[in-house]
Amino acid sequence: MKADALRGHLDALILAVLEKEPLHGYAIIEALSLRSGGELDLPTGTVYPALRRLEAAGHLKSTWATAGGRKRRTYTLSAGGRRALAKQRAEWQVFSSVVDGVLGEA
Amino acid sequence: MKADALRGHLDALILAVLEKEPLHGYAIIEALSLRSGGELDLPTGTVYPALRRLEAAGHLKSTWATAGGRKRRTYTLSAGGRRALAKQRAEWQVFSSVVDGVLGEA
DNA sequence: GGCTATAGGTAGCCACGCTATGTATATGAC
DNA sequence: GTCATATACATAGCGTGGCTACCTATAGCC
Repeated sequence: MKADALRGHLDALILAVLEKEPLHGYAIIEALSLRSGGELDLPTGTVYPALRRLEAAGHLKSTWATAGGRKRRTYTLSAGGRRALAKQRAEWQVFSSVVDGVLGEA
Repeated sequence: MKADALRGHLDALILAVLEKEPLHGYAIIEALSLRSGGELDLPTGTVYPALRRLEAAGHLKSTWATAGGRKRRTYTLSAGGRRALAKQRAEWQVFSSVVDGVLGEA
């Protein structure tokens, strides 16, 4: 998969995996890999800054915890985050059907 | 639609509209608008540089023509361009099903 | 000691879509 | 006759965000 295919779509993916349950950064990377059948193997340099951005935008809240001697920052979806997720899901629908439509006319 | 949702997908769209027939730049913009139901209204500052890149990459060939006093640069899909299109269609399938998969688990 | 997995982070690169701006011709309204 | 609009091409420069590369630290196993 080309590198910047993800541009503008990563936020939606992160919000989506946090929809059911709060997760810490490392677990988010694993969840994305799992849910994508191994297709998504995102580097920490991609995900951590994205989480910071999403928190700064008010879509996520984070709290520190310690588990097994290791520190974890756990991210929780805020109300605004849920709204943003709904909006981005709708935008994805539009976008993907546009691309399908253009590519599909063989 | 968010600005850089298109990142990494524009090339495939352009190659796709040139699959059936050669078109000049302005006509490509109109074809994309038409095929997307008006959803895509790309500025020339997006499309013309993209066409140059695609030509430089060997995916397109261009020839000048004059129609009604106006100069047109008409772009034709090369053999390499057809291969690139096929590849990018496949990549889009993977990408879109990955995103659908992650977003779809409500 | 050394390796892997787990867990967090930042600095800086760079590709590329977009804004803004410029050029030029044809057509029709007024 | 001039103004707006559509047609047609082009480039300079901005901004952004995913990526590479790097750093820190603990736990567990060999």
